[in-house]
Amino acid sequence: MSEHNHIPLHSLKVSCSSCSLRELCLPVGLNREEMSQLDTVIRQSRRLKRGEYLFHSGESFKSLFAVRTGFFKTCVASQDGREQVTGFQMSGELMGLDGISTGNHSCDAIALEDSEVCELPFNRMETLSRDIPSLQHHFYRLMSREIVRDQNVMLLLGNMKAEERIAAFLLNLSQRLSTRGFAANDFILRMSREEIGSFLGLKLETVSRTLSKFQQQGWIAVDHKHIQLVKVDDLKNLISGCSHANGH
Amino acid sequence: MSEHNHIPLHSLKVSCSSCSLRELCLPVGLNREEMSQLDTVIRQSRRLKRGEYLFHSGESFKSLFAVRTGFFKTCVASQDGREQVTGFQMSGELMGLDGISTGNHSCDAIALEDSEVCELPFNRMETLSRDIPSLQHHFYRLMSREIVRDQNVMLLLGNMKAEERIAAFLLNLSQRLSTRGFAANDFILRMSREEIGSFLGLKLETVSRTLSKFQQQGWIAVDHKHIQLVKVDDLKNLISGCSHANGH
DNA sequence: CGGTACCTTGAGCGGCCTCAATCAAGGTGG
DNA sequence: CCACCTTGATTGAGGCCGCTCAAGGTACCG
Repeated sequence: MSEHNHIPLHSLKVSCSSCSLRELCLPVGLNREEMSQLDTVIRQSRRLKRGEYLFHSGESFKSLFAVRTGFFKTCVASQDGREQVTGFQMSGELMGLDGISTGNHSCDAIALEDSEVCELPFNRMETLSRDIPSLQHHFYRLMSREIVRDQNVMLLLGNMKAEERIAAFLLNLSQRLSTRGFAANDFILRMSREEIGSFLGLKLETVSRTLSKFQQQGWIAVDHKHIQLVKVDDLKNLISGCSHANGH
Repeated sequence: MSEHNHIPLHSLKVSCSSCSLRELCLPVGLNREEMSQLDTVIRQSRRLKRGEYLFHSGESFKSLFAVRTGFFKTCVASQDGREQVTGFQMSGELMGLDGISTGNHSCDAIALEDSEVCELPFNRMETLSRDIPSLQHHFYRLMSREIVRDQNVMLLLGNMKAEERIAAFLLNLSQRLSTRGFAANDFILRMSREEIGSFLGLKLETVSRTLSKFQQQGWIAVDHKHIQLVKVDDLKNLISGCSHANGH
């Protein structure tokens, strides 16, 4: 019966202290006792199927969510229906920070593959962070990091050309995957061309064309969602230097 | 001598409890005693001349700053020198939240007119927020609001056409000015066309042309930096509805 | 008065979008 | 097993929006 719920709850109690993501996630800098206090607050983890919503925009905000396994996108919509993907989240990354502001989520969070998240009831986190200064500090840092990340996306959307955006996107993914122990130059895209385009402010055809172009130049290998980075330095040159500066 | 310092310090001690901005700024929801605790933490206010930097990107982060009077822009730069204005701040708005993340400011903050700010030493704010739950909560909300704001800018930069961006920009300014008691439909731009363009992901010529276009249509009146909104509904239609929906 | 910063307007070009056709992969039912 | 549909990706052709380059114009200021 519990296996057939629409929103199945994982029966195993999760534990930060034993989680392989603790270096990437919330518990950074906590000692053992503080960690076990944190454990008492974390709710059971929740499993989601591909395509399932973790939360909807407008929904009442109760909890933050940390990705344990899987892959998510978050997106905002304007009044007239236009949609913008605001980010892609992988293991150890937090979702829902936008909801604190008004008490309602301001974006949708959708699983791009079968995933598992930890639920962090916010008011309990808030109380706990008063007793654990390093947790409070880490929380402030997390939110600040999100602001910095958003500012960099603004820079990308405001200044960069299509090729530069795609290069920056691939390199960003590569970097995040490698800090999680995955291959930096050989990975599977979890999102569609349209979702990449929505995130980067491009149409899906432009994304497709640009990937093809990179492949023709021998910089990457594309096989549907399977991407291999062949000449990372050339990709980096595209975004950090002017085009006339040739690699090394 | 103090008047001729490069970074002059205003000699008057500021006080949140007597500040006309207290409904817009940090003290929201504090009782009298909490407010006086906050007062002890706020440093002397600092005056800046037009064009002066409040902080530079890369500088060590010590304090947040709240605008008392005047007008600021914040901007980030990419490695190859491209610059993106990430926001304009007016009275009661906070700057520096991005610095918490790494301990260094990640953007520049520059006064667009002679201005005055309150300095909020962050580690003292952090300590104080442990004793005043409503202050802690308000801090979380402020940071979250910044995240939501950035997401909306991302939506603008990723989805909107030039006319829509300009309309959204004017309406946003109008709204913020009116909550501060200024006229909503008659104001002076504090920033140049180029700065508007940088914020909106457009070139200054496009900004200028679009403003002229709006004027020709009788939606606004433009006299250099003096802007009057004549047909607010038409501007709103431009962004929220499809163009065929005419406002009654 | 000359100098400078800023704004406006025009002409032409180019990058990305739009529209559309084709193709591959996966699911379903006969 | 194949016919059929759906979904997503690729590729082409053409058009438009915003950029680039350029030439004034205007306000401010030493």
